[in-house]
Amino acid sequence: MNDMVTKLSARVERKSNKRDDKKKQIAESALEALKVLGYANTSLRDIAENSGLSLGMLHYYFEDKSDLIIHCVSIYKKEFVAEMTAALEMAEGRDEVIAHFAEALTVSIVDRESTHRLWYDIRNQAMFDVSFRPIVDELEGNLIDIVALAMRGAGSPPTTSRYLTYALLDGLFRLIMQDRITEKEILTRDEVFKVFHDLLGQLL
Amino acid sequence: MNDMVTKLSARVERKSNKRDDKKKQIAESALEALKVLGYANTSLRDIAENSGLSLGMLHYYFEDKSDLIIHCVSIYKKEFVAEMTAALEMAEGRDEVIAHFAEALTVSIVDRESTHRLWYDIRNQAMFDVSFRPIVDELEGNLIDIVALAMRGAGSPPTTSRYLTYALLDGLFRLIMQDRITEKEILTRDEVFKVFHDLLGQLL
Amino acid sequence: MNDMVTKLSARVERKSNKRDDKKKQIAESALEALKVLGYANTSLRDIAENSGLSLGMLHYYFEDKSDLIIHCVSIYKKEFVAEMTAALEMAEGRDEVIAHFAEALTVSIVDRESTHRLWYDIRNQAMFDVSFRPIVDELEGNLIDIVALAMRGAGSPPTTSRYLTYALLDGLFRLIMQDRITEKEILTRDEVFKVFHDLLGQLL
Amino acid sequence: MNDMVTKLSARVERKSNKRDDKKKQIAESALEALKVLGYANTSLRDIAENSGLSLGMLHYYFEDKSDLIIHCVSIYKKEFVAEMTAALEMAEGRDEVIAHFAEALTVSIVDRESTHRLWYDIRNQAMFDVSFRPIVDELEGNLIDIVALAMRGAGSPPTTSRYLTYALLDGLFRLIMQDRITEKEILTRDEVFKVFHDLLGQLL
DNA sequence: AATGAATGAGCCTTCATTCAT
DNA sequence: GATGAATGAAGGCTCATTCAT
Repeated sequence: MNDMVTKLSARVERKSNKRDDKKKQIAESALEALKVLGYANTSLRDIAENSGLSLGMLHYYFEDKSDLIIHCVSIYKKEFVAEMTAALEMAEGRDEVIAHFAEALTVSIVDRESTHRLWYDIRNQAMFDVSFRPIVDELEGNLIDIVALAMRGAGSPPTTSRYLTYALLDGLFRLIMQDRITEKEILTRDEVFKVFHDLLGQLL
Repeated sequence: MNDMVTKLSARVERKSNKRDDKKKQIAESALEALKVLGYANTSLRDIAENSGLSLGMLHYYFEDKSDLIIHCVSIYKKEFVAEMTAALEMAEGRDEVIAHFAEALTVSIVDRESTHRLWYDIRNQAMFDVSFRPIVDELEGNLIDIVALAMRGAGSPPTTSRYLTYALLDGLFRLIMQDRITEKEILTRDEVFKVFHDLLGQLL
Repeated sequence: MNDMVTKLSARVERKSNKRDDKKKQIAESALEALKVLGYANTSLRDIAENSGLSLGMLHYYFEDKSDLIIHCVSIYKKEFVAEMTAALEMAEGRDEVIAHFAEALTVSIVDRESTHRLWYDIRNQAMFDVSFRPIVDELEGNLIDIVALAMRGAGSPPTTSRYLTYALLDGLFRLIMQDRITEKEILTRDEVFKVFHDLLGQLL
Repeated sequence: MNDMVTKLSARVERKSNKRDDKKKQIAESALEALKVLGYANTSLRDIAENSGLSLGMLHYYFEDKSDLIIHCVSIYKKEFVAEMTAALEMAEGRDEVIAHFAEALTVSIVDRESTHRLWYDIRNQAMFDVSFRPIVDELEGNLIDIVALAMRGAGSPPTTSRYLTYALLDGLFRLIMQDRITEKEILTRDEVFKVFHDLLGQLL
């Protein structure tokens, strides 16, 4: 009897895992469309068409549009967090930590500006739509953790606020992204690196 | 004859002024609804209902939804700019400039968080909808000018970048607003002042 | 007492005439806009703007949009009828009647294609909207009278049906106009004259 | 592998056919409403209600209102062309061609006056709205082809213009329809036949 | 007499969501 | 599991008409 229960719950779990895998796979496809079109300007039909998914499938696997978007953003941000963490963990000593972090931020903003735009779009939504707040809080918590990791790595004085440091870094990151998106005042790759490097030198 | 021309043009101007006044009045009403609901979640019907205006009137005075929103944001931001400018112009010497600026920012963020939320919402829209870019560029230019004014007043070294200073200040301002809106980690009025004051001390 | 009645009715009539004159004047202005834009595609606001009239005035003098349009078409068609009648009355003998009629039709279609388009547009409306039928009937009666006048002038045999003759002539006239409007297969002025001349030679 | 490709393309084709069938079915329903109300006076809501279709469905199958109307008119006119062609192809010799053609025109105008009214309505629209011109040109081309077919069948002299013949025939056809619609001067079925028969005798 | 501000019903269209297959 | 046909509420916008001045 116990055995059967075990088997059953194992099967349920397997099924659940399979379903989660599928959800992740769909979300990854959907992400491609979302990055380009943005949250408010993308209908589920757009996502389905641009991702080779069927409209029904999106609703079969996801509760509603919010649910899908949350999964998509979640995937994206986890990648970003992983990249930053990897860059920071490879660094030894304050100078290297600052250099690696600046480099990682630069690469990310230059290569994937429209992906970051989506993050800022969702974070903005969360200010009006409470259903986005849990995921935004969670992801923003991860981002602050990265800043804390960098601070530790760089030997920042314990008086430095991670909250403040994150806020400033984010302000700069966002503005650079915006200027790239709107093609207003595009810094070269080297200039972006320099401005991050200098700022991190002061902040950490 | 000259008299008639003068009278005529006077009447045209009066009419035009009257129309502009009405536009401003409508925009102010509309602003109330927009502040609460946000751009994407506010239909013209919502605005009409919440403002006691008829749907047709909105289109009688404004080309389309964009046009109305742009007027609304414009009004709001001009007020903000005027307040900051007034605060800065009344200050003498570095310490006063910093104190006044910090105070003005604090008052504004504490008293009108949802108005600022709308600004961030529109700025976000502009990343996807080019029709918002001119107004966002213009207003953001005004904000940078304020920062520059503060820098001059505080006697900042000429090497300091107004672009960077604005970015960092905006990052902090935005995060504080977000935390107030989402009721996550609300700093007291005094704490907000202190964090602005400290930051300005470093930046300017 | 009788005198007073006479005076009163005279004043009423004078007033009424004045009003009719004004109506005619407005309708003539409005016609200019209508010719270009067509019935269904023209709002009263369009007419007001393009004719230098105020929106309120249109409704002050005319019951509704139908009423205005009816007046406009009426004016136009009376001009057309007058032109054709003049041309026919100046002609003596069968050959001249045919030549003058063909010439008059040619001039009208070449110079004022968009005016005729409006007539066909209204006649078309009348098939669905009964309020246009009286005026269309009346005007079409005038057109048939012209055909009859030409037939008399040309000494057509009494067996010839004016109804049929009008139908055929109108079919050709309309097709030529259509091809001019749609820029499909534009006959030269001389070709238009020839085809009318030949047809009239057969029909009358 | 080849098999799979075949199967796949077969399925795609079947699906496409099914969609086309549905479009045709919807268009036929819509036609019923359009015939009665006319183009400008028929909203998509009217069509949906009168046809038992949902509003969304109309847009699911057709790009926009134009697209739907074009399908409707297209269907109708193809039927008309098919009928005329069938009548003409069954006829041998000049007299039979004329008799069959006159009969077919008579039947069509008497039984389906309101369908023809719609054709004239759309043709009229095309004078103002260029988006209707391609379909109107195409269908009018078909009508001229029918006239040409009749001319060949009747052994008309090669000097006779199909363009002119079409114009005259259309003029008469339209006027008869108009008089039936407006209930002004309704010819009996036999009189309609006679007038067509006589005219064709002269024209062909 | 004349104006144009104001109204609100109605139009076309979009879209998340449901459901039969 | 997967599909896409079908729904209908809601959105931006137009326009004839009314009415206060």
